[in-house]
Amino acid sequence: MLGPMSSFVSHAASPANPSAVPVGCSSLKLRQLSRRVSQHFDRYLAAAGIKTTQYSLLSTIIKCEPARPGDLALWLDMDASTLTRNLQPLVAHGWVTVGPGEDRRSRRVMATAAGRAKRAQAQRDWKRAQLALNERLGSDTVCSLHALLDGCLERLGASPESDAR
Amino acid sequence: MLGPMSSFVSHAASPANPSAVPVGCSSLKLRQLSRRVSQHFDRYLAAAGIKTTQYSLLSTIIKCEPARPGDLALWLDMDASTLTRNLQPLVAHGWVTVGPGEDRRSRRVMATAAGRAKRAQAQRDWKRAQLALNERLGSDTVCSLHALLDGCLERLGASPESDAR
DNA sequence: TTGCAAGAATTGTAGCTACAATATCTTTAC
DNA sequence: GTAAAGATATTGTAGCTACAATTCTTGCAA
Repeated sequence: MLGPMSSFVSHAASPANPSAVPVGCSSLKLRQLSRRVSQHFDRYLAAAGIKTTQYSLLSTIIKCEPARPGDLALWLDMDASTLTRNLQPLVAHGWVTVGPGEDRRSRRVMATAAGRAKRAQAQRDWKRAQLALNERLGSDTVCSLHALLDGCLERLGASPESDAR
Repeated sequence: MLGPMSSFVSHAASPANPSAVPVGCSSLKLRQLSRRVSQHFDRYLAAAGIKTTQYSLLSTIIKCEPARPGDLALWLDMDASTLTRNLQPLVAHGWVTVGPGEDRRSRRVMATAAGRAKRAQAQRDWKRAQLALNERLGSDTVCSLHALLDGCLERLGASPESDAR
């Protein structure tokens, strides 16, 4: 079907070529685009005085409160220690509170009124940023990207990665 | 074809549905997968005592040396100040040197023999990591992902993003 | 009941990232 | 020849990220 040598040569990546072999480093490409897109969103959100990462975390808290730090870390797919640290700017701004939980070893994270107001304000900027991105890349492209990212996240989330020998 | 309401409702993302509207935040999805995949590569590269970010930078230096910091930042698509800071661990490990350039305002970045050896060692771990990722996600998926990421990077690199009002 | 494993969060350490401001040097215009 | 404009890199500041080790708490088992 593809000729006698097709299984010995590397192909450039293409959705139409299912026997292709990936070229380049997935990690580098992802980091590069992630940096770029984060910058894009940060510039829009700067009007509201909040970072994109903080906006994501604040939104998750509002959607799930009251939540324990560990659950937030799980939902956002980040290390628990990272979450602890990322909460601190939100607390410093008065957007969330971290109080005692049921257990005395756990915590209870809640958004304040100011936090909900800030999130509502920032949501408008986020929307503008997402629409601008859709326009720059094409909505079809962004949809495909989302689908692919979601699929990869799901597949990677399955097992906790015990390999690496 | 899609029914009378099709242009008024939001569709879930799907490569087969070109009129879809993106759902969710591109920045969050990218950051999440980027974190995950960086972790994956870092675990493999830990055997060589080097981080994925450092491996990428070291590889670029070896490929382009002698290079100026500004050019490296451009090629890697990162802020110049970030590049300055990311060079420091490499210098501290003795993998690269930063000497005087042609101009007295510029610099000349070069890899040392130890740096080239470290890169060769790490390249084997990188390869294992990439193959493991291909296996977990499917080579087709990774190819599609690379193509999409490359396309987005190219489109975003076109204009220097002066909008955001 | 007491001692130990498991659960939950934080701290120590190290590195990545970017914007704004600054320092230094070069080129250009007058 | 000098001052303004441009080029190049770094520093100040702030925040994101994770691994390893630690602290504190709870539950279970001997």
